[in-house]
Amino acid sequence: MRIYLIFFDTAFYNKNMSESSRKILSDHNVSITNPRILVLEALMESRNPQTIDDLQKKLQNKVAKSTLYRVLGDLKKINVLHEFTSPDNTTVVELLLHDAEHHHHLFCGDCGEIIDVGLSDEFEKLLSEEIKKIERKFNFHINDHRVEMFGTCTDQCSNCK
Amino acid sequence: MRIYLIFFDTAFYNKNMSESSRKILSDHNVSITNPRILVLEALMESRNPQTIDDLQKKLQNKVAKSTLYRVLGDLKKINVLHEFTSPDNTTVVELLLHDAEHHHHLFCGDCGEIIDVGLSDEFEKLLSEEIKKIERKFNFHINDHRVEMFGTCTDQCSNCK
DNA sequence: CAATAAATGAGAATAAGTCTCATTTATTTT
DNA sequence: AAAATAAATGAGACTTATTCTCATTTATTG
Repeated sequence: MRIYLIFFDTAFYNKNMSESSRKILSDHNVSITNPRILVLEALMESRNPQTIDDLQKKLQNKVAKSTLYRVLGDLKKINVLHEFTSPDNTTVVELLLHDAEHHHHLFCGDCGEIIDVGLSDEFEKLLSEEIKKIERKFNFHINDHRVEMFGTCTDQCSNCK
Repeated sequence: MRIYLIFFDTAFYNKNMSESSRKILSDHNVSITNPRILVLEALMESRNPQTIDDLQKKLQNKVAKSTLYRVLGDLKKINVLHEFTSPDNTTVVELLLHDAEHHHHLFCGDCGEIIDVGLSDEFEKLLSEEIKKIERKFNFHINDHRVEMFGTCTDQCSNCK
């Protein structure tokens, strides 16, 4: 029998997240403040979309409610945050980092989990063409689109407890 | 010069709408009440999605606010109403009648208009296949999907004033 | 048509999100 | 580096959409 000791250096990770948070802010000419760093860190903690409530729990009164909403507004303004509404009408938020690929969402009606989903390039290309048709037909300028999928995860789904 | 007299028989249309409202309710074993008929009629008045506010204006205090919400809930329960949220976070509602085809939505960021959009059968077929892949990959059972398109209508758009 | 069950109206209660303003923190200037 | 200026924050009041409560009215059933 072998015993492994694994050193999980939280400080290192925290420092990393703090660093990238600062970078995001300075890259967008937004002043670097503690609440903004804390909110960004909380957002980085999970890579799938989170509810405001999730964030508040993670922040544990370290950031006032009004500040949380203000900071989320700031992040939306500099286009690093995407806000949308889940089918049960909850506001949900996710970080859009430079390397974040275009993606869509899969909603579980049972556990409420929201999962980021990429569709094939081939399909996205077809969708773009379809959208061009719609632009012509309705005399619209379309700058964004979203495919939402609704269902239930099976027992095996890693997202359900 | 010719003068045409067009008789627009509102009563006829109203009766028709009232009739179909009653039919919707009886078809779903839901008791036929005045508020329910009035709400269904208001919903039928426009074929694009409407906000709760739109409905309240049309109903002009003929239905109490609490009743309006309750009736909308009832209609959702029997699957004749679809509720969703527009990008500016307003709840929007639309009737799904037997003959309503599967469709998607186009949102104008300028005037707030929401337009029903059908995509080609060919495209929908491809989307279904793409969704099957996602089901396998994430071990999900997907029962619905939605494509949302965001943009702005140009000056010529009939939906902008 | 009476009895029973269900739906409604009015307004109180809740909850998400916004606003205000005195205080704190960041940035700029010297 | 300290002072001056500008911006951000916290606490809680406020707003608004939605839900809830309960006494009254309306539908449905026998």
